[in-house]
Amino acid sequence: MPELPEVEVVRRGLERWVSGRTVADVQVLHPRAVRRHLGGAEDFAARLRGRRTGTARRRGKYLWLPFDDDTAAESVLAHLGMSGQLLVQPAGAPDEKHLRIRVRFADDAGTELRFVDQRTFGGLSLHDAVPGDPEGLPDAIAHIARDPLDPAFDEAAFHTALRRRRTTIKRALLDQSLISGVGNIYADEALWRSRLHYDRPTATLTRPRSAELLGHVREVMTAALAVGGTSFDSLYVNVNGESGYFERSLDAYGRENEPCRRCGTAVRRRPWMNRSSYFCPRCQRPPRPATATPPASRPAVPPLSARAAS
DNA sequence: ATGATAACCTGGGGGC
DNA sequence: TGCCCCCAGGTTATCA
Repeated sequence: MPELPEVEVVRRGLERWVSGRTVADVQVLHPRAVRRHLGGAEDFAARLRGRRTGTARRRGKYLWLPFDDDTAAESVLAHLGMSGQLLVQPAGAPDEKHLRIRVRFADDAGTELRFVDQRTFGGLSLHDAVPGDPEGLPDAIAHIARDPLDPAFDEAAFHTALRRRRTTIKRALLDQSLISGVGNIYADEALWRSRLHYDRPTATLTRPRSAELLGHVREVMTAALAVGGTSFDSLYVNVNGESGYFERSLDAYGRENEPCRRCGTAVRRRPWMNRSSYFCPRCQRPPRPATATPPASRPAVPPLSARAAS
């Protein structure tokens, strides 16, 4: 659920409240929260103590906090998973039920950084930077593609890669090695805006069509970011524990049986890859079902049985 | 190699 | 009241 806009909201909070502070102490309260740190919890805590943080960065749904000392080329990598929160809390505030990691600082600001995560899909870890990378990109996420709000996002390469894939459009949007930062919510929203069905084969997209889709991905993420992201409940909050307001602006996601804001047709929910896809059956027509018959001998009009299947 | 799927995890909510 | 099952879903390991 935390997708690019929500993670960017958190990054800005870290930049304001955490960057430039020196770590005094780290408590790992749940080992799973540092499972991506190969050295283990003790090593994670020991290597953070005494370090001063630099500017928080983000790629897609990943955040990292470099250290501003020169032993740099190392940073704390964070992923929120489905329910992770990074909170800046008064040091005396009661522990959250799902508090996993606490970071205390060596200053008198009175606040500490907390990683809270109910479902424990998220976590923190320490990684070296990709050698020579100007932003200090952690090597653990070198396979993550640039996100659509990154000025260096290569639009031409995206179109080429999309056309080369032998898959369907929503799968491709969720593939973080192709384009990062898009999750189930913004994928459905961008597809609705583009009038594209989630099962449309990527190979059938013309370049103008995929350019339009990319434009809608950017638009919906920018709009969400402007109002602090999407929150359905208290699980998704900024570093001060506040929720965003984009939920009320969603056009497709979570709107099963509600009227499409374009044509009034009831929005449908379909099971899809162990989750759900929301779409308007009128605006987003399903692709023609695949046929085993070679194109040359396929009848001009598909049999009724094939069309009824959709 | 590529693409598709299961597993990881917890709590809220609905049905009975 | 309580029990069971389903649902939310990003990422990775594993399978075909």
